Amino acid sequence: MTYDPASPTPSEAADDPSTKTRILEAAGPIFAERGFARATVRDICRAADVNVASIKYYFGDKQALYLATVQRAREIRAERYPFPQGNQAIGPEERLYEFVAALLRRLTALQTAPWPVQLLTRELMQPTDACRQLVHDHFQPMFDSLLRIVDQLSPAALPADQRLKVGFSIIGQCLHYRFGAEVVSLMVPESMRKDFGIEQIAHHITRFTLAALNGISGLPAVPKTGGDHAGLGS
Amino acid sequence: MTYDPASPTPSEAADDPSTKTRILEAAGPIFAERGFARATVRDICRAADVNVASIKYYFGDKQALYLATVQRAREIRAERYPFPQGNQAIGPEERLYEFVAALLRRLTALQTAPWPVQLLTRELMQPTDACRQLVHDHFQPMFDSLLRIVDQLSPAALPADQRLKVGFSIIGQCLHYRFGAEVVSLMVPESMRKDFGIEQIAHHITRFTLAALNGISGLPAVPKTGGDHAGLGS
DNA sequence: CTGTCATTAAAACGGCCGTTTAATACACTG
DNA sequence: CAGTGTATTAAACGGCCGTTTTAATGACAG
Repeated sequence: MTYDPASPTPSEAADDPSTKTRILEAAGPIFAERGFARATVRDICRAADVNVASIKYYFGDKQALYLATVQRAREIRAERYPFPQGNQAIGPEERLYEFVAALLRRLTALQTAPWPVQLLTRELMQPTDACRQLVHDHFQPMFDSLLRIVDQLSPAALPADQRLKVGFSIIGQCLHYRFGAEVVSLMVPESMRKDFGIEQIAHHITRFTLAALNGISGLPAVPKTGGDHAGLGS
Repeated sequence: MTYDPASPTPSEAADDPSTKTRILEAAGPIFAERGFARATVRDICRAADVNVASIKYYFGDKQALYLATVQRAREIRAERYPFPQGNQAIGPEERLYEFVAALLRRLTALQTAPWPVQLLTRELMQPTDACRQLVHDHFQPMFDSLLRIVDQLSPAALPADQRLKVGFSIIGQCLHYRFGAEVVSLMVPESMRKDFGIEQIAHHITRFTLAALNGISGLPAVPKTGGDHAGLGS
């Protein structure tokens, strides 16, 4: 209502912990851990050691603070991992393995990961409002680099749609170990837990994918039949 | 505090819409759509056309009502799909295709699906408290039937851990089209949308998996190399 | 000093939440 | 009829939320 102090920011990212940057740094982990709805401004302000009114003063409201936090997470990630171009000196098989292992590492380390990863991943799964484009900009380059690896691994050039589907098949295998983690841990018996380290899983996914890529072009079509007797639930 | 009316249930699942069953039926879709935290007892009671105090009277509190709702979802699913044993008359390739297609159908239809599927799937991804065992009991038979299909498709018997990993690879590919749906739709260009129907996706996953199973036993190990230059975010 | 003006602080506002109370309506029994 | 236990209701309770008001603080220019 009065003068709008949401944008002035005398020292944007100064080296001294100004109130605004303290709020931003405290909001990151809290939003990342609990999501937008379950994170409270009181908790954020307590962590930042500022008054609750400061959020209105500097950002307007909780939603605007969240957008600023996501934006800051994006910047931090961008400068830390400028370009995941992939090592051109090694073969595509090893590049695929490295890609899979790196993705698995980041996915399984999310609980203890630095908050920007966590926050961006949360946005990735449940995009909120205008953040969708932001998330998309981050996921696309990573997916493109994966598709380039797939191109080099395919005996023959794949149709465009199949190329995408192969990429999704790889990503899907990796994601399942993160988002189906609860179920996976229930289904892997204790004695077999040692075989499900990140390296072993990455090894399996790589082999599985390489074998699929080698054989995918020469297989007969699978006939369609009706039926609905399998799926989720009993 | 007074006499405990949480369990008496004069007419448990009677044909007349008693208050308790009305609450249970109203709670199902609301919990399924919004989850436990964001669903409110006031909304449930408004939908059931009962007083808010009825929840305390019949179930004790919101948490107990939720447990009863999940339990009821389980019962409904169990009697509708008694045993997804799989058609033994057709070959394992077709059974795999049917399994994949059925799973995809249920996953992608979740938004408009009957509420029990939705609620159980929500529990599957984010198990709450004591429901874990419940979910596990539902997911396990479905996963076992998948593994039996895998057994019949494998040229040679797989090591136990690899057998599980293959199962997870298949499930993971399917799940990605549900839980990465936002990202998938952003990456598939408009002109290619027609190639991403459920049947086509199921066709791809089936072919991909069959090719992988055929080639997985004879491939050399993939060397491990360090490196972290690929993964989520840019 | 005096008067701005950006900043911080304490306290309250209004709203929604799950839960509880206290009173009522309604059967059915003796 | 009174008595008893069940079922239902309106209203309130206490708590946490995001937000807002109001006032105090402190730096700095004139």
